[in-house]
Amino acid sequence: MKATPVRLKVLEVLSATHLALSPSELEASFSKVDRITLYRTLKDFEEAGMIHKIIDTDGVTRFAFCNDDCPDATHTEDHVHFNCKKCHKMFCLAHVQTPSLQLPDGFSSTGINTVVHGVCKHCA
Amino acid sequence: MKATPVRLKVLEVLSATHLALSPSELEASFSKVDRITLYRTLKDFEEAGMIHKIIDTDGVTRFAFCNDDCPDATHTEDHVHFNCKKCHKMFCLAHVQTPSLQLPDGFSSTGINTVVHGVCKHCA
DNA sequence: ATAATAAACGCAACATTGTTGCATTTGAAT
DNA sequence: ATTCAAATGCAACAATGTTGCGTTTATTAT
Repeated sequence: MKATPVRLKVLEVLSATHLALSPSELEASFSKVDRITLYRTLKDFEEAGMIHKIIDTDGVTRFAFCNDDCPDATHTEDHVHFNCKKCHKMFCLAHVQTPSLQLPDGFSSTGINTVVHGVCKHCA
Repeated sequence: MKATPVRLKVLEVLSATHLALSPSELEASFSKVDRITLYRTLKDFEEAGMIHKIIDTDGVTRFAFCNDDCPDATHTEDHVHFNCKKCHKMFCLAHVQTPSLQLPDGFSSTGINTVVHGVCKHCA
């Protein structure tokens, strides 16, 4: 994987925030980048385990960089996400672990996606 | 709200399964129905509290009828959903309650969306 | 430093999902 | 049967995401 300007910019923006950003938000933050290239960059980063993808309460796809306070170096997304209903931002709550739960017989889990919906610290 | 053929069909299909179905799956199951009408029907049902909407692991919007084993008559979606990575079906686990969790200071929750990813009973 | 090459980019074109406006049809109540 | 609001279906549009392909660029070896 080559160190190109587009990739460096995306990494820079994502690593500087604890928010999960959508492709269009990212596109808007540096308007020089082609939409398709951005999609491919995000896909590459995700496959490389550098960022993770989550879908917010409204069905919007978002990507987040796991900072070093991420409990799991493999970025398996075992933390909780918080979706604010006012500002619509999505926070990675890196320290809130996904609770375990009891599944019915025959069902086996490989991951749990927990998205909390509510009002964030800044909108309260 | 009028009892029209389209609405009756949608209710019939959704009430006969414990799966959450996407608009296109519903459209395919009775090919006479206009896509737009279906979207509006689902929206109306959702606003009336008869069905609930959930986004699956792949970002696909799905709708499910809460059967009488649904723990909450207000359909507030306080149960867990299971998304099979093989058949891609989404099950309403009506008896598995959403676990509560501890949020950071300042964040308040109005709902938690839990989607378990894994292999279902039939694909195991 | 330069040339070679595989990777990344950007454009066109397309597919899917979802929404809105508007004219027409239809369910239900009189 | 008549009426009228509600529901439908069509056209048109917007947003999101993907693929093919020719061009550019970052790295690697010369």
